[in-house]
Amino acid sequence: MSSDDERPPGSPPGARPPGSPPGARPEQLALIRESVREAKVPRAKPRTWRGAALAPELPVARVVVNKGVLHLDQYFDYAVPVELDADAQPGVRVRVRFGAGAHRVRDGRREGGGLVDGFLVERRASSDYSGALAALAYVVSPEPVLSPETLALARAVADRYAGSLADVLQLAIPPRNGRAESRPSPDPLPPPPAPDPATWRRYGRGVAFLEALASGGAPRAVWTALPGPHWPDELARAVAATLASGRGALVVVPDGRRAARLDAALTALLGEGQHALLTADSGPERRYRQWLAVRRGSVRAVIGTRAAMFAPVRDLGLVAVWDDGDSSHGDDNAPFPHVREVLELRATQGAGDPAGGVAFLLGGTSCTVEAAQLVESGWALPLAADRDEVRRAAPLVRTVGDEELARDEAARAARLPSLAWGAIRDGLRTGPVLVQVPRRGYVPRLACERCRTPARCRHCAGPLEAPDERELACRWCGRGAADWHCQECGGVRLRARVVGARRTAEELGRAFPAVPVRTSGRDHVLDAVPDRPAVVVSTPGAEPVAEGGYAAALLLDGWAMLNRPDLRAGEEAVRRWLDAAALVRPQSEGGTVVVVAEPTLRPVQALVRWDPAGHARRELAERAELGFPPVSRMASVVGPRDAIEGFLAGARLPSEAEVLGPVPLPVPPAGRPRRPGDPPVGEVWERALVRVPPGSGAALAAALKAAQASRLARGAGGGGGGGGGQIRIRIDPLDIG
DNA sequence: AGCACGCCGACT
DNA sequence: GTCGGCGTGCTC
Repeated sequence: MSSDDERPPGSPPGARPPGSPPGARPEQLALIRESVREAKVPRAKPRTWRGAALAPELPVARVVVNKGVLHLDQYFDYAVPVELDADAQPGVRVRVRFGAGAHRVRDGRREGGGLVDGFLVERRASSDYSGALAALAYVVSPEPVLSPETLALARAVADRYAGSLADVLQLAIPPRNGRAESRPSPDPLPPPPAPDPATWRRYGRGVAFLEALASGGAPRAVWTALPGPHWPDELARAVAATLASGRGALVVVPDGRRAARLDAALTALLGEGQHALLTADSGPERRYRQWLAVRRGSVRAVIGTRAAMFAPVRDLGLVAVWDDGDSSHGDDNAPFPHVREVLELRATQGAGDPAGGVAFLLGGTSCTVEAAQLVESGWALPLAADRDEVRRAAPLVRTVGDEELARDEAARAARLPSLAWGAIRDGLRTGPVLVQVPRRGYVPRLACERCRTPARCRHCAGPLEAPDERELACRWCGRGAADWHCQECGGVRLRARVVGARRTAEELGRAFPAVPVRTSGRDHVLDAVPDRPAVVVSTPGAEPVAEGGYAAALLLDGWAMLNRPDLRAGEEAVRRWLDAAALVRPQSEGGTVVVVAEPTLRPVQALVRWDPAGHARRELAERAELGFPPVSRMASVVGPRDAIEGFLAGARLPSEAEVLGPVPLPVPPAGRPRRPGDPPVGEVWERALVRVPPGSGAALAAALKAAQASRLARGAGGGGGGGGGQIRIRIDPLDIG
């Protein structure tokens, strides 16, 4: 878990009396009555259980109430009526009356407050609550959906992200579906034999890693996958090895496409029935049925997308994440846990388990800075192939830099350098050619075409932009800048806006009329293309797989990828490029990649040398030096300026904490649909960043959570978007510039 | 966040 | 004497 050595305590909030031994004590009812009588404001009103008998043993149910509000992040005790005794077991869903109005009386029963969902966490002999207990309203279903392991994990995730337990449980446990619950799950299959390592032999420690999994060990590895089509099969073999040890396995991938490829690989290796596929696009009932099969132990292996990171796999032996740099691994619901971090927690929590522990595998074609840190800190070992294997598997990468571009007549005329034309032409003789074009809107600051000095407003030095292609204007003061010229070199041309995939496809279609041109992008993503000559224009992340590999790939507008004002611009460019280049045939089969970007830049070199881990290591060193995440930990505090300042003034931050800002956030453009998290129309929100050195992450999260809780308790506005000085906290914000 | 309780002023 | 304003505090 990054460099944060301290762990969240994993203990529930709220009162935790010394564990009373289970079993009935004859005086327990009397004790409860006693505590009622001794309550600070004794009331003569009828008690909940008036007329109704309580469960004879363990008559108190500890419940986590499904309200995400922070100052309610504690357990509540309820009385268990005898008729619910059998069903009211730990882990079941319950409904309880909850709310300040719970004191009205009707028919001798206490009413009021709304019925609220919750989970029964524990049955106890007595409560340490001094008031009268309300009774459980009912048990929603006897299915125990919240296991002790999931509870401990959710607790740790809530602490890590300064969120509430209920919020995390909402992510971890899918909504109930009665029909799915009433169907029995199939009997589990016997474990498969340990698989052959196959292409894992290409990696130095690959065979040893699989053997460790198969023999019940808990190795941790950061795996830099070789380019090519083998990764789904390799992941499947890691899963099979874990199953062979009699344990379960969990793999989280970024999207449904990759889940489907892994699904196919696992089915090919183990047949049907050994694994479940948990993705959003299988529909709620089917998904819940799969989830239940996992929970009930019918299926021991799970592959899925983000929400599957919490899957309640029995006897978990391996957690794995593929392509952890993909942004869809970050949850977009509060408290925004990241798949990599949650799986780290699962591996770490499993470590204390006498059953042997949980192995961890982080794999990708590229390498994130966080992954490099796991290796650097010694938490995980690198799992990589040597240079010879890399050279055997990778395509040839060539660059076209600015100077070359400037000298190039063809580039002047048609936007594409001669080298690129040549690569496409040659490639099309033997197979499909991939052309990667940054998404429109993926636009960096405008800059002088000749010397690349950023274009700034003459009046206020704000950045210039050209929202509708022609009208050049300042983004800060709004003044037009039609007469712009570069202050440095006198140039009068700006770098063109990124040309979208569609227009690129049209141009290429005209240039190569004999071959089909296909596009893959946000609205329609192609899954695969046949092994025939074709030009395939794609935006990053939407590249179809080519059956026999692409003959060539062309990576356009590298400057746009690299100039984004984002801490991760370099890392992200490397990832996008390598993901595309990994679909190209090896150099020995003629595979060629042309990237249009300055060859001296570090990310471009990482691509040319095919060295993502080295790039991530250097980035990590630089971030450490500059005090950037993930070496330091950061939290963002967003909201109206005075609310931020009030919040920070009241928060008891760790002494080493450093507050940056607040500075105004850009106002969401009027055109786009409003998203949750946008400020109310007309309101300007600001953002402060709080930074702490390595090792203080948990203290920072705890301090922010405590401050938020006391603010909410004092009634400072509402959760959603309501005004009233509400602020939003986010640990590890992704979009810091 | 709801929602009730409570302590103030204006009404029948 | 009673209704109802919303400020304050609690929710097992």
